[in-house]
Amino acid sequence: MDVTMKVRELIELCRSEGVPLTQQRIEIYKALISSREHPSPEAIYRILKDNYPTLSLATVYNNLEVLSRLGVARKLNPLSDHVRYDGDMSSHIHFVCLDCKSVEDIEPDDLESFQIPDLPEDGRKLIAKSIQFTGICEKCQNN
Amino acid sequence: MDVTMKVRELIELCRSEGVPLTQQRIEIYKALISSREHPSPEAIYRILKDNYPTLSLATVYNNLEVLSRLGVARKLNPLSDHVRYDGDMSSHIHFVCLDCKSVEDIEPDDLESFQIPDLPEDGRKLIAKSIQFTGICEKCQNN
DNA sequence: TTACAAAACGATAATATTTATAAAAGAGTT
DNA sequence: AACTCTTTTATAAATATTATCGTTTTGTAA
Repeated sequence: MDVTMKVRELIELCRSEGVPLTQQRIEIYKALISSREHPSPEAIYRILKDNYPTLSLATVYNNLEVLSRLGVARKLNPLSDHVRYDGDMSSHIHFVCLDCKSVEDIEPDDLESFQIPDLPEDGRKLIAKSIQFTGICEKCQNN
Repeated sequence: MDVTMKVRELIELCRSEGVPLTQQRIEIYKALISSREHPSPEAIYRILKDNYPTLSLATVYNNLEVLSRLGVARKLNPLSDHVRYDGDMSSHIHFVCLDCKSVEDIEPDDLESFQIPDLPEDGRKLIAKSIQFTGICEKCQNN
């Protein structure tokens, strides 16, 4: 799907969700989907600031958060403000709440379907495999 | 597996990998695997500092990093020092390098086996699903 | 057990990313 | 066009993490 099409979908989505549509939001989204680099807010800011000199870095942060909650962008590290570790190396799923940053272990009903096969490592050293769901937890939904 | 057993395995692993074994390392590991909270370094520090008043927070950070590279702990958010986003919501795998923090998209040979089934959401709002591999990338391996 | 090199530890300072704040501008609606 | 609510901008503030460096400890071998 090309950029124009995806932008059109974003516009639809904002309207149906009652989220105001701003030029900045669209440009940030376009910059995001045009990049293959999994960019940081800073990186997107750098890309855009030549053409949009008044754009603020805080706006980029805000909008990427909005986009990820709309489901059109993925926050690769929703726990970015707190490093966290897990001593349980067995195969299970983490549900991370975008609001409160809590992490719940999810035990899938059908455990077998969640085995992650090994991949050809291509010179990489593989240490751990994770499945992560992101969303809003039950508690935050009720607030 | 109980704590004693896992500690014994850590000791073996450190010996075989040539990683010095310290009391702090063991205590931090025990605190980690005894917790169900996916604890932060700060949290582990708080747990331990009563019994080990001279323990430094920096030591906790360092050791959790060591443990994750040994493969006995999982760093839930290896990209924690940089927020990153992905505009590609299709099903693919991210390989995150613990050294250089680069993110590579991996296209599995057998795409079907990587479909993540939906789960009962239990009042949660699910927004995105991710599969993440962590390790050391080819470039960093060669350094 | 003593000696030695390499690594880890502890305490603290430094860094830099992210968030908060408040005024101004813009979006959406009647 | 007016009104309300949200977003944006610019800046300041907060704070988690990393770097530094002197000291201590580990692992190994004489």
